[in-house]
Amino acid sequence: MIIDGCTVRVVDGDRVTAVRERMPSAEDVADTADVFGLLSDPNRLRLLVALLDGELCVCDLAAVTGQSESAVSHALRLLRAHRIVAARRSGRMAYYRLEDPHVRMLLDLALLHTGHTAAMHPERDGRE
Amino acid sequence: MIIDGCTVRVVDGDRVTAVRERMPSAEDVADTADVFGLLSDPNRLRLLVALLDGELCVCDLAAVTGQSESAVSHALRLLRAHRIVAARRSGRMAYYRLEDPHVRMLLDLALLHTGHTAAMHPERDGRE
DNA sequence: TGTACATATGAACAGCTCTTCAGATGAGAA
DNA sequence: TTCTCATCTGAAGAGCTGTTCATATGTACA
Repeated sequence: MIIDGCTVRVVDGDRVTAVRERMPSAEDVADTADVFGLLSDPNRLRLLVALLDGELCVCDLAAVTGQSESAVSHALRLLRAHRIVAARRSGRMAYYRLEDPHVRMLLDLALLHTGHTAAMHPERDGRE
Repeated sequence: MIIDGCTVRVVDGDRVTAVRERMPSAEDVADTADVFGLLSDPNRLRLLVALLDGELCVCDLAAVTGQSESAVSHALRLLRAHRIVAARRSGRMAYYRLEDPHVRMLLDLALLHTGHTAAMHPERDGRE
């Protein structure tokens, strides 16, 4: 089978062709992976979970999540750059809120299953 | 406000206390972050998307996702260790399938929104 | 048995990520 | 203006991650 000009070993050529056609574009895959990546850091994840109930200022986010205010600020900057979070300024305070409904859904779904799934317990090493 | 024995600056103490009580355990947060981390690599993500329709062998997965067979094998090992994926052996072939229904839901939800969300377009730099 | 083949693995290296520290910015108070 | 405070930022270093290359394992077939 020839893919991108290279000969490739394949078992079920029809399946491969069908799955390749259904595969999202490289850009969509990369964007989706980016979003998952933003949710893959425990400290960022805690920030977002804290914001599920409504806005909080930077220092309260630091208190809730047990991070330094600098670390929180860096994390929020990243989340803000991806429009997952938005800031409201009031004097010298900055109040952040969860801005992306799609990410909210992912968080809700993930938390719903927290601790209920075999995938959550990799300590039982998964070889067969 | 005193958290974990340290004095911490806080604005809305009641909110902070309430959110801290609702926060999942450190272990649950870490496990959830791990799952998101497994979905945060474009090549792993492509593998899982390919498996949404049913099982595929390693070489077909390599063809579908455009990776080397070695890279695919390494990725599958990781996913297998976390019980997100499972293998069926037939002779010298190994057929992998998506094993974790929770991850399947996350993938379905993420792909549903692919390209429809502001968070998916960080190129419009998100400062205010 | 020996050879070919499909997959799995280990080691090593490059690139990325997260944290910390020091200092900058900008708003309010005096 | 000057001081204080809340947040933001840049730089730098430690640690993690994903890839590649070489090799190992184990199955099938002659």
